[in-house]
Amino acid sequence: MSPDRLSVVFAALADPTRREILVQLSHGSRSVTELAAPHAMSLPAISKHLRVLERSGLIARERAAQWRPCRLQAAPLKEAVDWIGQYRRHWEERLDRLDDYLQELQAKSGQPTRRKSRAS
Amino acid sequence: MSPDRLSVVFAALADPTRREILVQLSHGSRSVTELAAPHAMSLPAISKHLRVLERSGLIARERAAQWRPCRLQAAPLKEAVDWIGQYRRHWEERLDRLDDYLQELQAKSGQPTRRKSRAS
DNA sequence: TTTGTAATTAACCAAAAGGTTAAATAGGAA
DNA sequence: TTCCTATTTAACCTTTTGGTTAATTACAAA
Repeated sequence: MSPDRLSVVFAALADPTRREILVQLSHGSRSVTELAAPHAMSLPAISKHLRVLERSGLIARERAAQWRPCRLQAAPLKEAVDWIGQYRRHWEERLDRLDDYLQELQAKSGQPTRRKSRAS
Repeated sequence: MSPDRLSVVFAALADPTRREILVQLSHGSRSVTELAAPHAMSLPAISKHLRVLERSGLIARERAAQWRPCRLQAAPLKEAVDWIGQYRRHWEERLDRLDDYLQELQAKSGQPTRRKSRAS
């Protein structure tokens, strides 16, 4: 069921090897062999990781002779960061305290815990 | 092989149902049944999603009578956003242009495409 | 043309993910 | 106690993921 772009991007980021590859690419274009070097796994395994990254839009590949250099495409990272951004206020501003207090009140006020409008 | 925290958080975010649940929780604490209501899937399925979210540290659960209200825990989102943040300059500042140009130069200059220091 | 290097594809495998239904557990209410 | 509601656990199934080795393709250079 064609997963949405955001899911594909987060899934691509959910693997340490792939995140490491992105770090490598943040310093410039690299060939597949160069990317594979630091990782303790076979070339085909890296090739699969690159395909995942490519499908997610996080990298692009050119063709130069027998090499297929990869380069970073950061645009999808902005989408990801924007999505997470909706929660910024939840970890900033130290309203965590207040929040906890309100949750506590709701939790003890009988019914499950409903929407704000019913909280009082 | 105990996956790192960041992988676990990104994996938790890589599912639209779970992201939707986080949106629901951003408006306040909710019971499992309340969270399940908008989703076209069984309660056990939602229960599994909640376990994934809990293990990732993105939600916490209390106990109130027979309900297990969930609430958002945004701290791991900050870690995620901080990691992605290293790439901010790659999508901002319109140095994409310059970047592409440099990549092009490297790609055509014979050898694969090595580190910056060898590019000239 | 032959040889060597870069990278992908094919075939396979085990484990994890995401869903189902049916059964079990926990606690409030009658 | 008995019954009802909330939620989880168990057992199962299918698809996806992440890895392997062996074979294949693509190209440059000798």
